[in-house]
Amino acid sequence: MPKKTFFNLPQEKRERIIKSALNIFSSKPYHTISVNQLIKAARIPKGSFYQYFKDKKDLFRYLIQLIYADKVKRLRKVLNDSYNLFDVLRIMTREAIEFAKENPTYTAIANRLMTDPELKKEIIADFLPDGNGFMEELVLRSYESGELKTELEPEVLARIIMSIFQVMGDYIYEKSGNLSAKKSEELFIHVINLLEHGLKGCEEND
Amino acid sequence: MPKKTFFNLPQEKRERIIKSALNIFSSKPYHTISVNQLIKAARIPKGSFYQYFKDKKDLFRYLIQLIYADKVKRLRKVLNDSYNLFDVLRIMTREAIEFAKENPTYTAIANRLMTDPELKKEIIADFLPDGNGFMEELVLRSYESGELKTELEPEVLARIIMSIFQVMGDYIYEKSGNLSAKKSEELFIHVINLLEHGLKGCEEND
DNA sequence: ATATAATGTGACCGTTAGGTCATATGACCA
DNA sequence: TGGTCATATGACCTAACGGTCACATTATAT
Repeated sequence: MPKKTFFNLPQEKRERIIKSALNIFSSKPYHTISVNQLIKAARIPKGSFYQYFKDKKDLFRYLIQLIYADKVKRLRKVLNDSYNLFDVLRIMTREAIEFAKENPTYTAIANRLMTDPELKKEIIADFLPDGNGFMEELVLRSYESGELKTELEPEVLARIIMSIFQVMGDYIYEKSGNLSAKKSEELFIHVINLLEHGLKGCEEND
Repeated sequence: MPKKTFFNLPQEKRERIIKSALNIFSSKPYHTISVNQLIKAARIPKGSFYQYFKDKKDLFRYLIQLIYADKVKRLRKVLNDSYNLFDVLRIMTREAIEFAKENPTYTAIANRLMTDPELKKEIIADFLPDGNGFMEELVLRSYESGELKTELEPEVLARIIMSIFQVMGDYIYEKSGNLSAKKSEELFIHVINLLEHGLKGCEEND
């Protein structure tokens, strides 16, 4: 967590620091970013940086919290316990695409976090915004409701679903520009159908 | 590619360099490893390192080639064109688990490569050992044979399959010790069944 | 034995990093 | 007005980095 001197800063300065840090962290891998770059972009002296933050990770973790607070708030609004697993996935998809469109910088940073195993361990370990925990719970509920016919353990299935969503996100991100939100959502829907019914469809029983 | 002075080295020295580099690259993330660490571990002077390799990446790429040459050779032995997609996945699974058991260091390095997007781009871009290309071709053939009932584009499906295998690999790697090869293979088989028939199974048509 | 080319080597270079700290500045209170 | 305290600042520290290069050593050819 940033120190109280940071929160006492005049809004303009605080926002400048946050904004420039968001820009940088979204533009290249975490480990290639130095404190020197951050302070130069924020136009603050190095001494000040260390008055506000313990180190680079302290600042980064703060940004991640900002981002996930936003994401989770958004999801809470549209989700409730009555949905089944596949409905939830469909809703999450729609929200995620919308969120990515509205907050490309946030999305880029979240993406960098999720695709960097070491970083993920360090950052998510503490406050678990949506580590696999969330998905695991969802899957567990689905198992209990009896809608799933697989023998896979919930933890594994949760991981698989998370990684599929990750890969789909990457794909859409790469193609962005060429891919409309509508087309993106269609893509996800097909994937969710695949999860429901498999690649072979249901008429074949071998 | 390493320089010819490297290949002219007495076998003992060359193997010492390779072995120590394999150890280090398997033990921590690529970007945290410095040339200084590599030369210290290999017990060679810094000047020599630069006689043998252009830089760290040169050495790393060479190791990756060694690793994938092994992997591909192994796969070629058991695969032929008559198998369908799911059979191939099952065979690949068995081979991958065997390979991981026999070559844990190789596996750890390959894993680090595959989970580091920037590195992957840099290293795989050149010689494409098993970037998604291999899987994409496999999937394409499967589409043409008519065994798949999904509307997903082949590229997307290939990526999904790759990422699922990646995640399963991670999982097994984490649990290794607690998980026998037999149990691991079972896990994969369930996942492949999931791909074939979906999570809901086939009696339900909604 | 001597000349020539290939290889080995570690001191050395410039650069950058993360982090500190003595001092300067400015706000608030007596 | 003078004193106290939080904050601002950039020069400075040590450590490590990637990379080079003049020189030492060894192998090869004559």
